[in-house]
Amino acid sequence: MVTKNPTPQERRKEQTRRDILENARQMIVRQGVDGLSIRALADQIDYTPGALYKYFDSKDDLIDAVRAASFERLNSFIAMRIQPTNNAAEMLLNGGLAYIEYAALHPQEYFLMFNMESSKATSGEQRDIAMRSLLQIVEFGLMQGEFVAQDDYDAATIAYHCWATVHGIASLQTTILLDERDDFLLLSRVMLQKVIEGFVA
Amino acid sequence: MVTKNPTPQERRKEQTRRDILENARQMIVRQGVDGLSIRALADQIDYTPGALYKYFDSKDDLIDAVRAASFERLNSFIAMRIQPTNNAAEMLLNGGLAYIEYAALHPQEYFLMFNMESSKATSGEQRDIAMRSLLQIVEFGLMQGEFVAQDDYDAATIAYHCWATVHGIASLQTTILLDERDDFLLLSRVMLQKVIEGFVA
DNA sequence: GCACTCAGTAAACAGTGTTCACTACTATAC
DNA sequence: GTATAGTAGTGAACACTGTTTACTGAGTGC
Repeated sequence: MVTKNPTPQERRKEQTRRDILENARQMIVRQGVDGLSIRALADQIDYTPGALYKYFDSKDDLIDAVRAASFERLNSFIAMRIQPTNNAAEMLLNGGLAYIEYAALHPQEYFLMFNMESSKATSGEQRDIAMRSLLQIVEFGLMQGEFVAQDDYDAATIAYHCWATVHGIASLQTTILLDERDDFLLLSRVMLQKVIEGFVA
Repeated sequence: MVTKNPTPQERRKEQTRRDILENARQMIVRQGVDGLSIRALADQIDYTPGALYKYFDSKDDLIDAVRAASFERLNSFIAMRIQPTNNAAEMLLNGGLAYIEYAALHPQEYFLMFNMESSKATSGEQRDIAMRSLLQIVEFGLMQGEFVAQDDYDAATIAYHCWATVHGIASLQTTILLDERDDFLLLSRVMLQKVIEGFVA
């Protein structure tokens, strides 16, 4: 990451880029990805549609940038909820619940992150960060004997299982089961605890 | 369901409706939901764009119909894989794996079923069918003592947990982790078995 | 003070879903 | 067998979309 000190105009340009990005994000939050319109966005920030193409190559490029930003927000939201303790199970539980909560709080952003076109590698970096820190916790739990693995249920599989569980809960909740049960956070806790029970020593 | 015997022209109309629907489905399968174009679709079946509006109120209406059809396919695919036996655990495992496999085989259809706009109640019926039969298996397992419930982990929660697990696996696989591991079906089996272990007596 | 860079514009282009007046054919009623 | 009503399908228009391109005008470096 080599960033030489930027000139004022470079900083101004970076600022309006952020401005565009943030407004795009808010538009997606309010109306969904399909509700994002280049023309409406340009209008909102007092620009001409064509001007945006000086900052982003295309609409997809802009969406990718919003997606990456959302991934970062999700990751830091989770990181905030995980206070590093000696209890790996507690960290997994809190992190997982944070994941589910974030999805419930920002369904449109969550949907944006996990749809088919998101494999464009833009968000791949952030995804790897999430996966790595998850794996780290699991391996920490194994190392200190808090968790126990089996030959076909190793650290990687355990981590994957945790992610699949919270992702499944969050995804079902934000798509086809919207607000069907009001106790869904308690419910999620029970299910996640059950999964964790499956590999505590 | 009151359907009086249809006249020939009614049957003809129903036939072209099915024709439109099937071509729309194939177009979605090949190019995704966003790749579905009314004009391209009309072109493909030698109609004028406007003609389709005699069969579907709008593009969204058409998409809803495709979604409902896909849900039906998924449900019958799973039903085929579940031979009714006395072993509820086996039924859950086979059904869950069928779910995951279907998603892997038809990622675009799967994505269509589980995106934000799908709560339009069109697919609600099919969803309820799936949930009911899942719940039935769990209750069957409980009744014959094969499974055991706890006060905060009752039949409904167990069913929900199973669905969330397979959905999470399928969703992760078809979105951000496409083909990252080739042994993902075996992996899925291990994870699902772990979940089931959590409530067998 | 001059030349140059470049952010931003206006207008056009090709595409989209949707509507509507209209045509042509088909099924029914007399 | 002919007139009538209904309707499947057309073609052109409308209001939108994302994107490109020639151009303008203000700010920077020399």
